[in-house]
Amino acid sequence: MNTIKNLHVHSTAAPNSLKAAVGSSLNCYTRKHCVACKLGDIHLSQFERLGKRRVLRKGEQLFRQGDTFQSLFVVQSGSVKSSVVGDDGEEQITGFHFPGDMLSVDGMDSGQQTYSAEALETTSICEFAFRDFERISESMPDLKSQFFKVMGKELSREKKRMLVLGRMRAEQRLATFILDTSRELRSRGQANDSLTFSMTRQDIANYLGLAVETVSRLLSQFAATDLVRVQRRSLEVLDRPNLENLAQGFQPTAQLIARSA
Amino acid sequence: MNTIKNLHVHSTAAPNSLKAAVGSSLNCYTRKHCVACKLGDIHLSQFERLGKRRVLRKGEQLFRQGDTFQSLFVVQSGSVKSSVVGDDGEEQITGFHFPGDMLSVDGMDSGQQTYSAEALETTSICEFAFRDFERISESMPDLKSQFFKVMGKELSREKKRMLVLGRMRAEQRLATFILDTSRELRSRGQANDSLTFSMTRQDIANYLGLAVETVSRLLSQFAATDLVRVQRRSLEVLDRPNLENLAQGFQPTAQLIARSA
DNA sequence: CGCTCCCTTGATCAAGGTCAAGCTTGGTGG
DNA sequence: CCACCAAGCTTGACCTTGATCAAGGGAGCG
Repeated sequence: MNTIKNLHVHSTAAPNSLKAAVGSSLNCYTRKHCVACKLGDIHLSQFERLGKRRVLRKGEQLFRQGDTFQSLFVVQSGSVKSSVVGDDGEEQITGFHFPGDMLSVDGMDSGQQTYSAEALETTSICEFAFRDFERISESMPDLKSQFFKVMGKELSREKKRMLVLGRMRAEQRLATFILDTSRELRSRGQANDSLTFSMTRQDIANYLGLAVETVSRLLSQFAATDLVRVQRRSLEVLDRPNLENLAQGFQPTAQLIARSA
Repeated sequence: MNTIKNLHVHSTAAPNSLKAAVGSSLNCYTRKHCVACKLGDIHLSQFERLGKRRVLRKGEQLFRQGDTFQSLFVVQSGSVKSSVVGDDGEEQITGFHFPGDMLSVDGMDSGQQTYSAEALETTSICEFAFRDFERISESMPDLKSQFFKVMGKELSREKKRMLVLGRMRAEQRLATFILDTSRELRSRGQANDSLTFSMTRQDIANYLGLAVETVSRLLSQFAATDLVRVQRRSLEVLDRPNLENLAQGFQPTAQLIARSA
C-alpha cells in the first residue's frame, strides 16, 4: 500500500495513443486513477513511442537498489513487491504494487534506485525513459503538476504506514493490511470481499514488521472468530465491521473474546 | 528525518530577490541544499513578493491534519515536529524538521494537509501560496524538476524509516536516530559531535515507536558505555564507530558487553 | 517558593519473537 | 500419471524485548 498509486495512463482526447504506448493490456478502471486523464485535450500523441513493454516472471527483479535511475515504470498486470535493505543486510518490504501503480520515482533525486522491485507473479510492466518524460512534460506543464499530486499521495501513504509500523499491535497491523489490500484490489475491479494474495506469508510478515509465525497465528485466529475465511492465498472478508474495530485497536466484541479465549 | 529536506531557496543570479522574499534570517548553508540554486540564471525576481514570514512559539501549530492545503512552508530557524493521528486517536510523529526543510507538500494531492506540524521551540517559517508557486513555475520548468528531486528524496527517506520502524530493535533505533540527527544538524553548520535536542524524550520515543522509559534507559546505557555524553537536552557523540555498529545491529564490542553487563 | 513538566530508575508482565516440528501443496522428473 | 521434494504454511513451547506500572528526582517558571 505504499506506492505511487493511481497512475493509470488514460487517454481521453486521443483514445489510442497513450493506451497503445502503455500496452494493450492496460485497462483504466476509473477516471480518478489517471495521471493523464486530467490533462484535458492536450495533444497526447507525443507519448506514442515512449512506452516499452516488459514481462517479468515470478521472482525476477525489475531493478535493484543502487541501479542507475533512468526509467519510470507502470505496472500493467500482475504484482510487484518493493524493498529496501539496510547496511546490515536486513530487508524491509516497503510496498506491494498493483496494476496502475508507478515505480521508481524516488530515484529522481539521487539518480539511483533507492529500493528494489521484484515480481510476485508473472507481471507486465511498461517502461518510460525518464529523459523522454522530462522532455515531453516541458510542453505539458499539467503533467508535472499531476505528478506532484501523485507523489504527494505517495508521501501521505507512507506516513500512514509509519502509524502502522510505529504504533499498532500485531492484530491491528494485520487487520489494517487486509482491509487496505481489499480496498486496493476492489478499486481495480476485483470482487468485493474476497481477495487473492500474490505474496507469501513471509512477505506479509516482513511488510508488517512481524514474524511469519505471528501472521500465520493471527490469520488462524481471525478465521476462528469468523472475521475472515482463509484458504492458502485466498481470503474472504466475512465481518468487515469487526475487522475495522480490530484495525482501530478497539477491544474485540464480547463475542470475539468468548470465541478466542 | 522525514521531511522535504534541503529546500533552501538561494539566489545566485539575483542575490537579493529570493533571499529577501524568504526572509532575511535564512542562510543557505551549502549549495546542495538549494532548490533554486540549480536554476542557473533564470530570472528569480518573480518570487520577490511571494514569501510571507511567520513566527511560531513553542507548542503552536503551523497547520493541522485535515486543514485545507494552500501553502508550502519552509523552516527558516527553530524546529518543527510533524505527526499523523490514526482513527483511534493514536499519534505518530513522522518527522522533525530543521532550517531549510519544506513542509506540507503531501497536501498537493488531496487538497488537505495529511499531517500536523507543531513548533518545538520558537520557530520562524516562510509561507508560499501554492497557487503562486504553480503559476510561477509554469514559466520555470526547472523549478518543478527540482521539486521532483526534493520529493523523491523525501520518499526515499521515508522508506529508510520503514526499515527503522519495521526491523530494528530499540538500541538500533536510538543509535540511528542520534547519528541521523547529528548528521542533519551538522550539515546545517552545527558543531561536529555535539547536538542539542529541541524535542522531548517523549517525542523521540514516539518518533522511534518506543516507550519514553525505553529511550531514557537506553540513553543512560549509551552514556554508561561511553558512547555518548548526555545532559538534559544536549548530547555529545563520543564513540561514533561503536554507535554505528549498534545502529547496524552488530553485537557490541567485548568492551561494551563487559561494561553493560 | 512551590508547582509542573520532564526525565530517570526499578519491578513486573505480556506481546510477540525464536526455535522446533510437522503438515500441505504444487512442481518436477521418472 | 504418480512419487517425491522443496517451499511455504501452521502450530506448539519457550524466551526475550520492551511496554507498563509505580515512584521519585531535578530544573525552569510563575
